[in-house]
Amino acid sequence: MREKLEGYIKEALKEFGITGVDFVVEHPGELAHGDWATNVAMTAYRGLAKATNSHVPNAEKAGIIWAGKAKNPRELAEAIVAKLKAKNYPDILKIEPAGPGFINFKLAPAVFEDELTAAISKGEKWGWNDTLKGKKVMVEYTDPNPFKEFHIGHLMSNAIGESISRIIEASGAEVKRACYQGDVGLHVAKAVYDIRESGRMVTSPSSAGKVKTIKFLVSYDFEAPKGVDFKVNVKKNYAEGSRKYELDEDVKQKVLSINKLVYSLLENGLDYSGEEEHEIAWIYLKGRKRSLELFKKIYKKLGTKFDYFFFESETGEVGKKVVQENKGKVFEESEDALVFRAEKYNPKLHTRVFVNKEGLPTYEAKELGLAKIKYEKFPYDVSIVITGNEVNDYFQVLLEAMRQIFPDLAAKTEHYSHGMLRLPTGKMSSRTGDVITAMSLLDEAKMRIIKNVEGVTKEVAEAAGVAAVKYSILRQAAGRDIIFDFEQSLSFEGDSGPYLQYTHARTCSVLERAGDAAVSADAAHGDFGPLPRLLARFPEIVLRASSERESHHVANYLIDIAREFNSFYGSTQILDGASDQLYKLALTKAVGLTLKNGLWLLGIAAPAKM
RNA sequence: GUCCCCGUAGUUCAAUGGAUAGAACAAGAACCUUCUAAGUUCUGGAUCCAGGUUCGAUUCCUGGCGGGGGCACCA
Repeated sequence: MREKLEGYIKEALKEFGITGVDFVVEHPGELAHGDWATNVAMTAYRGLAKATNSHVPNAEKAGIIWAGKAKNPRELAEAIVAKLKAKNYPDILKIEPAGPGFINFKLAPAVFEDELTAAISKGEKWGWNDTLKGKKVMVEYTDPNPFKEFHIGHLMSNAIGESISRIIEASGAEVKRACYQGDVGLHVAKAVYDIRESGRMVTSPSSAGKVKTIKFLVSYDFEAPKGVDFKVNVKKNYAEGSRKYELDEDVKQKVLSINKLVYSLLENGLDYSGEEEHEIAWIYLKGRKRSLELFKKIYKKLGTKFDYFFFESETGEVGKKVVQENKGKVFEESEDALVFRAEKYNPKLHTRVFVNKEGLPTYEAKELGLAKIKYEKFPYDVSIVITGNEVNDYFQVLLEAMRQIFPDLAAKTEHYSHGMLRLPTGKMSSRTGDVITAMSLLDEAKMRIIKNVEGVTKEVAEAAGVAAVKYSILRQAAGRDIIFDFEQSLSFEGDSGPYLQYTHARTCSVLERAGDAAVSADAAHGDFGPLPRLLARFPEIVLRASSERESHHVANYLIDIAREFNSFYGSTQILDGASDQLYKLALTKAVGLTLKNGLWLLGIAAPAKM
């Protein structure tokens, strides 16, 4: 439609002898102004004004016929409107000049009847496009670390990543979801240290357990140390280990040696010689497994299914090798570490260590390894990485290094960061144990709904709770910090996830009562306000969200449409047996579909009953 | 010190350089013997400061002020 209007306008300009004017055709800010608007009169006027004020000898002759006539953009707009009106375009109902010189177009009802018909017949594909057809896209998100809490920051990454994945799928791409988990590193060592110190339990030698773990690490049962086991408490171990690490120099040394030991155990296939090593290996495997099982539960609750899990224990090795191979070329030795001097390539960047003086790969080297492993598993056209914005600057350095080593991969990598999740009281920190876990938040959301909504089932409360939390994350542009206010984020009224779900359930309820009654997009019987016009915009919204990788466009649009429908619902009886009932049912059905598909794009369930 | 991000109603968020800057929450007043009141309707309230570019700036540029993050072996 936009192209069509642009064509009409160009044609009109041509009749005035004007070409080469830049203008846009867009949706006006308010629906009341019309369906489309253009600023052509304002931009053309500027061109004319410049032409007459400068040294064009004869503007009249140059074909700029208004040079002496039009006093302002508004008059120019009126002249263009007159030309357009004379054409009697069948798909345009009304054209009028407005404001300082806009031209507003109101489209004919038939256009929206067609859209309505299309929406209903497309069903689950309503709103989808194929701009990314044939593209392979990998999206990495959530990235929790074993031995640490899965907190609301991970929840944010998950909500955003899942939604981006779906939005890109809706553009026709083949999407693989990836989760990258830090199962080695200092945080692990700190937790393992604390488990060994505080979680020791004496057991009878015969009751020694076994851990069967992720097969790439060990493909065999791993025997517990005889006569002893260790209690794992993910909530406490890391925080405790961290606290002692900072206070006590001996603990610090101990943790560092555990860190090294874990790396070397992994490198040598969990081969150990002494009792201490055995214990550490055991604690490591047990704790890792415990964390991963918990994560799995959370993913299920949230509706994410990952295609790939990557671990730092594998990327570290690959990354370290990559760095060493490029030593002297891209990386240089400095104070026993291998560093990348990014400022040589871009003065805004800084030097970062890729392999530390212990010979262990840092985050940056691991990330290089990860890119390589990802591409080997799934040769992507685009690799999207979603992280918190505290790593923004590292990521820039990393991308610069990647450009030197894997230029093709670097070109395919897009990094999006979400803001930090801040509590009204300040920053959350898992080092001090001051965190809100994803589980506790989701449970709290569910409880509030059960307490406040009469007769709600557990399943619905669960779905609405997840919706409330996810929506509160997706409603705003990613990248900015989110001030996490409990009341606001768990709200189930107004601008909220459950509000959308409720509206969807409402449409289902009406349609169910109508039975198998046919629907009809024939609007001959009246005007139902902005609803049909708003509905027609859904595909554009999805497209924009997809190209900008921004879910909040969808979220905001859904609120608009839900509000509009609820308003319609409140003022109009749908099932009244009148002649326009079929059309009202068509609207209801299309709204229901739009909400359902839109909620899917946000990764939020749409129950038929609430 | 330096680099990056951000500053919009009391609060949490919107607004491809455009029209009267939109919502929601919170406050007040209505509406369930009609399809789900997790709803609807009505009422007040905002662009950090100073310049600049532009027909037009919340948006772009410069300089302040304020907040957050990064700046070598944590992620």
